[in-house]
Amino acid sequence: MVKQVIAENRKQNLPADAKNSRFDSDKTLAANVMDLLVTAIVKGEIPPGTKISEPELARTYGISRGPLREAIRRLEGLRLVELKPHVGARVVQLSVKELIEIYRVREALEGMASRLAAEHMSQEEIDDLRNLLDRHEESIQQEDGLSYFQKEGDLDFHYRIVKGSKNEKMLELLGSDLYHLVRMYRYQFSVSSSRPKRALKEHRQIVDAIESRDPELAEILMRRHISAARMNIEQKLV
Amino acid sequence: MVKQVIAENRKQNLPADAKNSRFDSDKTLAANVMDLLVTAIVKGEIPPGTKISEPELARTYGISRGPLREAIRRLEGLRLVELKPHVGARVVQLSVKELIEIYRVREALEGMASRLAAEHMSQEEIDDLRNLLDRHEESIQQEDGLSYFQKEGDLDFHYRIVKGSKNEKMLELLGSDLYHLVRMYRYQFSVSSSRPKRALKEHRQIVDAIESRDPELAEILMRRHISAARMNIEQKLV
DNA sequence: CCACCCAAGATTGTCGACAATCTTTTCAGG
DNA sequence: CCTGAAAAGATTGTCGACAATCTTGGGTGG
Repeated sequence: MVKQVIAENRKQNLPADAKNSRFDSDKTLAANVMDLLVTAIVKGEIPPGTKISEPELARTYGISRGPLREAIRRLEGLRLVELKPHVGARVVQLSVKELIEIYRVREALEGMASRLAAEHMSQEEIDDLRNLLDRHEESIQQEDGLSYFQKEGDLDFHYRIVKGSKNEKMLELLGSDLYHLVRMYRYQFSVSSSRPKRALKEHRQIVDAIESRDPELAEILMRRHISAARMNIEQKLV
Repeated sequence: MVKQVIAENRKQNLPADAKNSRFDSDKTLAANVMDLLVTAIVKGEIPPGTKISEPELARTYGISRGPLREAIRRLEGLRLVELKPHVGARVVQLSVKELIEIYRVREALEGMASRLAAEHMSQEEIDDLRNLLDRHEESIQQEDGLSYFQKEGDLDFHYRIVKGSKNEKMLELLGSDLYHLVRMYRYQFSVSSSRPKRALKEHRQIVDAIESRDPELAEILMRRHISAARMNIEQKLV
């Protein structure tokens, strides 16, 4: 039985003009608004540091403050907003320091994920992963695809590795706590080229290690890969 | 400026008989109830798998359903309850598989934390840590202290290492997502002796590595330490 | 002119009631 | 007796109103 309880976000193209747009029924209002808010925050439509006004948002989305407050409490769990009692919610402001901290966490977690993936990933998943990388290569050669690869495609790769680890807890932590923030950061600073060709090459090496069922190497390569990305950021932004 | 935004839980001794007990004012009702629920769930007073009835809990704590629902939404963020739309909340049921997954995550994260602690922990923190271990040794020699060491003292040690890493993100992830579950598990299965003397010795080795400012060794030792604990669990419970 | 205090306005926190959905019970038919 | 559907009951989801707290603006005194 396929029971994937991971909160994916398939979103329609109705980001800001949500005045009259109706919600997905059979989902709760709070859940709908939460999804809208997540993408709005991640894409920067609600800029970092913004105060979240309950009455205003309630009007905007055409709902009452009850479900909205529940949505905000969940956003707090995702670390997308910070909540102060009797004051209100504020969209988190990513500092470079925090971003670097996140990359340390990713280095540790995804290194382990890569190790586990080398043990547990199915051959089919590995083949799919190779296909994904081929598509990334195409994207990179076209100029316009570069932005996609930077913003979302790269995380696709990492997400699949984590999924391949077959460790649900890891998927929860990375998927719901960290990747949102990483995406948010990329939209903010539009951290263009972290040398896409180089990254792609490293991705291929990682897949090779996984296919060779070499957990040790897979972990080392992933850690180097993320560590390089971190140092790239440190160099550029500090 | 000391700005610790981590949710600690200092709780009074009024766990179950909360009928008339008044809450800490200057904190929001939802926050108070959330704290009560966290400890109640972690300590097993609300057993795993229990359906959380909003009307019942609202009566129990003498509040309305609004703040209660917000508290429950936060508990979901802590992975202490699972929420199904239109059905309700249920206290999570820890499987051995999940517990082992958590230990994999801890191995990765705390390994990194230990590495960073070797770089950033102050000498004063290291001294305090040694004092803590001395007290643990006393606890172990007395028979009755053993349970404390098992249940909370061990996590004290790990918590301090993570704090010593000076990585807030790591502290958030481990402190608010994972440690609650680990504690919950320990109360449930009362996983008595994982060889406390052995564990203490390993703790001392880790502190030695940190004091020697040897990040590489600190990480390896911590990973071994947690890995050994995981294997101990696998051996006993599978 | 500045600092401080106080009132007015706005926002967050809490409540009780109603609507929508799920669960349980009842009962008819096979 | 078992199966299935429909009604009754209970629970979750949503709303609008009121209370408590914070913020803003104005005024007073130094």
